[in-house]
Amino acid sequence: MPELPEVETVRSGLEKILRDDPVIEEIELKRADIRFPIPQDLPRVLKGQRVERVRRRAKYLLIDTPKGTLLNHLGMTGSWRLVNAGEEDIHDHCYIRLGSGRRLAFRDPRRFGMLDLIKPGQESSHVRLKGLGVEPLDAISFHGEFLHAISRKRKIAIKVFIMDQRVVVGVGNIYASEALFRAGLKPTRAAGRLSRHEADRLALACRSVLEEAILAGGSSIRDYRQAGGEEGGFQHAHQVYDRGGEPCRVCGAKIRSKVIGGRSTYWCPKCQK
DNA sequence: CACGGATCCTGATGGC
DNA sequence: TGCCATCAGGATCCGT
Repeated sequence: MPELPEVETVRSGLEKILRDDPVIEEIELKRADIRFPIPQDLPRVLKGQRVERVRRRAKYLLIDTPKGTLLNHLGMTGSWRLVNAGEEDIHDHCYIRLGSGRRLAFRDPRRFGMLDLIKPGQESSHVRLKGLGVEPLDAISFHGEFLHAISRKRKIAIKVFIMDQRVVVGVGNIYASEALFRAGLKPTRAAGRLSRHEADRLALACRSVLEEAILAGGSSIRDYRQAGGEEGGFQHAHQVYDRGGEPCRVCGAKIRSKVIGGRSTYWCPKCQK
């Protein structure tokens, strides 16, 4: 569920916690059989390490320590929260006890998330990271010219195309619909048939919607929570996502929805061409 | 290679 | 209230 803005919000929340409380006293694995098995030596390698920084690449979180980086993906339902004694949950798969005695829990009911250990120097060759596309917030590498060039001759729906993490990272099902609304583009348009001008609009729309969502703390539709457990606020700004049958906030037309690329997709039939 | 669909897993929701 | 079907913000894998 978490897309780039939600992961970025969790990143800054974790960074704030770990900046003042950086020592990993102990890591406890409750169950290792999530999407990809958590390596058994992870607790031993990271025990006693001091967290240097918390980064984000695509929808991955990277927690750096001198002996290795903890790589984390939240999947659909993953979250990090500070848990007190008695607040444990059956879906807490990993606890990180900090110097202060507080514990961070990685909670993920559906277990689509992942935790892995990257040894120093191995990051660029990591199987989950090496094929990732460009960061949409980086205006130097992500722009209309890039999007236009890379999509030539591609017949897939533009909505599926911008959700392809090998092209551009971080855009998931909510923000794909929202960005296409902003750009005035129907989600079913063939990616290869966008004009250069339309590609410009789409790149700008992706960046602006992601940036605004970060400022709002992400979108809480169902169970996404920030690192401390609070809800995000961007769901109130959604123009089309989860609004099937409701009136367009711009023109009043009834918002349509259908499954595209296996995911529910929303658009305004009048505003998007 | 490009594309569509199934799949992993649990929980919430809505219809009957 | 209970039961069942459907759906969920992701990513990978398999078949065509």
